[in-house]
Amino acid sequence: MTASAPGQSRRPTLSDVARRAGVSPMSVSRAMRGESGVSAATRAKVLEVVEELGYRLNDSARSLKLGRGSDLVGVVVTHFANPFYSRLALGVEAVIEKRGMRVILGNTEEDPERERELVQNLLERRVDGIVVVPSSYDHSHMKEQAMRGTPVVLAGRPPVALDADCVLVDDFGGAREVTRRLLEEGHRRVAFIGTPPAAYTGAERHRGYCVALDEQSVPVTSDYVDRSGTDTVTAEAAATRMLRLSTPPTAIFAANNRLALGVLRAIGPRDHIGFAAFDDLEYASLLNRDITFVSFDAEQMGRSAGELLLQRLDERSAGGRHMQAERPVSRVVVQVNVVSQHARSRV
Amino acid sequence: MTASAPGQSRRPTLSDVARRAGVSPMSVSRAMRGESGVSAATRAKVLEVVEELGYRLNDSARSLKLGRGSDLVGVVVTHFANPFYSRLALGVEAVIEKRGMRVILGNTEEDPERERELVQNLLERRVDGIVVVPSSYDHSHMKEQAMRGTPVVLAGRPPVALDADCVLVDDFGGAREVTRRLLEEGHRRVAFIGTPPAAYTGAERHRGYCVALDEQSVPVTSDYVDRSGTDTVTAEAAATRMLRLSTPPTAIFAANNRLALGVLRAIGPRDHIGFAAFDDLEYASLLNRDITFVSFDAEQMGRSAGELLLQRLDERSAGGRHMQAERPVSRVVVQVNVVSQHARSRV
DNA sequence: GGAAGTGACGTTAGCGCTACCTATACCTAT
DNA sequence: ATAGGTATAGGTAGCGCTAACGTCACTTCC
Repeated sequence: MTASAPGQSRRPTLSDVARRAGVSPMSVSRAMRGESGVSAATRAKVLEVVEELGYRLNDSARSLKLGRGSDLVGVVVTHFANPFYSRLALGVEAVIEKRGMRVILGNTEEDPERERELVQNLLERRVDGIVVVPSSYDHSHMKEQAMRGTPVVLAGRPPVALDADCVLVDDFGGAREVTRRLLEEGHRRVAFIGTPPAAYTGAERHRGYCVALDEQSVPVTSDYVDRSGTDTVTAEAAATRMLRLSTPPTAIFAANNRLALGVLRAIGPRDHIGFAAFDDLEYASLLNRDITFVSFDAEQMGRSAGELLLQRLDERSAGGRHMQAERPVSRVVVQVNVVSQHARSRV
Repeated sequence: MTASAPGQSRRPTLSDVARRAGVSPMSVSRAMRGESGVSAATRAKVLEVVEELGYRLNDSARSLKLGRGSDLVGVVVTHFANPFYSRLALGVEAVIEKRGMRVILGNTEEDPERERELVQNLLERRVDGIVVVPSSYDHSHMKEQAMRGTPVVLAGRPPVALDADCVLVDDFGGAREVTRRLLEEGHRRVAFIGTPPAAYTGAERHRGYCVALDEQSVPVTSDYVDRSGTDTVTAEAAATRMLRLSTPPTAIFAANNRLALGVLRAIGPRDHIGFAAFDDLEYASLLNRDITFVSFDAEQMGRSAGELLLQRLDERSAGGRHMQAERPVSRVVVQVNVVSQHARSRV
């Protein structure tokens, strides 16, 4: 009620607790960590004072002393608002949380320079590992020399000139499969609305589309391919343009969930136009039309990434004991896609 | 090419760099932080060695020495996969990132015990502040005594028996407004599909619904109210049940985006049934029906939360200089809702 | 020519913890 | 009784940094 201004008072240290409890700092340290070598009475007294003072361990001091990492895992994605990336982060969190570790976040907004800074910053913060969705093909800032033993796992895109584990979606296979379905339904003029070739996933999905057409000896027509899409609006515009051609496509494949929304807007009520998408569309069942889509479990990808990271950490800590291959082979986990179809409900 | 096994070698310290560059540790420290008191030649030499050794500052040691926090802000939400929460985190990140701070993440899965542990853990990690979406009404673990001056901002739900800043959505006003719109369209049998009363937002939205009915002297019928909804599936079941009543509702209000999806599935092609929802539905324009919904900017909420946090931190660091009110007033930022309507396109 | 700067460094100390060691007290077993 | 446990405690040192101060060479001005 009187003296102590709560905001001002210095945070109590372990020694403060010790003084107040009338024991040595070591006893407090032991009591707090539940170690043996403290009598029940001392332990109780210590915990009482801890409670009273609102004392909390100083993690910086602890990890400095122990020379360990920070028990943090960095997750660097391109844009967090996209559910794919937030689910990925969730999956990573679910796995590492069991080891008492936490996730620290970074958004690159597709800017390679920001990505480089972020990785650097995370390393300074002594993260134990990093999961990165690379925003470009330049992965040089994640080379062994720069990382100094901090493991990296790439997600969604494979490493370029880099020895790192990664978790991938079968972009090519998924795109090929859904395109093939459209062709099986009898479509011959199938359009592709995708992202710029510079994006790995976009390039792979485009390749899957091309191969599927090729396999059915359907020529790829440039009029039916748009690879400039970045968001819903541009996709809608591109699809609208195609549908106005004198010989419009009879089906459209949208290469991700953002583009899919735009394309569906462009198609509107013309439900005779075939439609397929890469990514899950949870609202598919509300639309009274046939939809084929490739879905994959982003959370599972995150879990795989987290597990690869933990494996590397375990290997490293065991490394002192038994000799191992001097250049560990990088592991690749490929997500299995699920191709689903929602058929129109004939009302 | 030879000796140094990259994974094994101890991380270089500042002293290692100093030794190698033939200067004192202080000069390295100064050079790295761009401080004055180092000649251009020395600085260049130091940076060269830093590059060569792949040296990185040890942040634990630094923040221990400086006695500052960790430059981390904890963001504790109930479920990260929900776009509302990931956007919230994105907003927080956007604001604090400008101060060189990072976001550290936590998921409670609506479990109050996990929330308590998480907050505790974040405090041990010496976060500079925390943004919490509380999962219950018990906020005692965030009291001044426990926080020891670490500011908290609550998001989405107001503090209970707690002096803390918060950012809120106008749950009551938004729900009242959309319900009113349904009534204005002539509906008299308006159903409510919501979450259990224990959830603050659910309770507020229900209250808004009731008040809107009351204002038009429409009685609240228990047959038309379901507050057991937790996800899409239960909402679909509840809505289906209501629509099978001998006197079914003519309109349904779904209290969040998950429930909305379920309700829309239940309604199916019956587009004469009025529909409103709390939360943005990006796919609204694809459905050939009238929809009224309340939307709010989760990212903006996150930014507001981040700003409140930074203000508190600034006040605290300035606190030494000029005297201030001994009990700072807690601030509340209420998001303005936008009520939008999507009208059916008459094809 | 000596007092008083000025810039470039080095030295010291200590942030808050905990691994490792030493020091008591109090038991056994010989 | 004395050596050898076993539990409980305290002492010491040092993790990797950097604020604060000390040192030294080299100006600059009266």
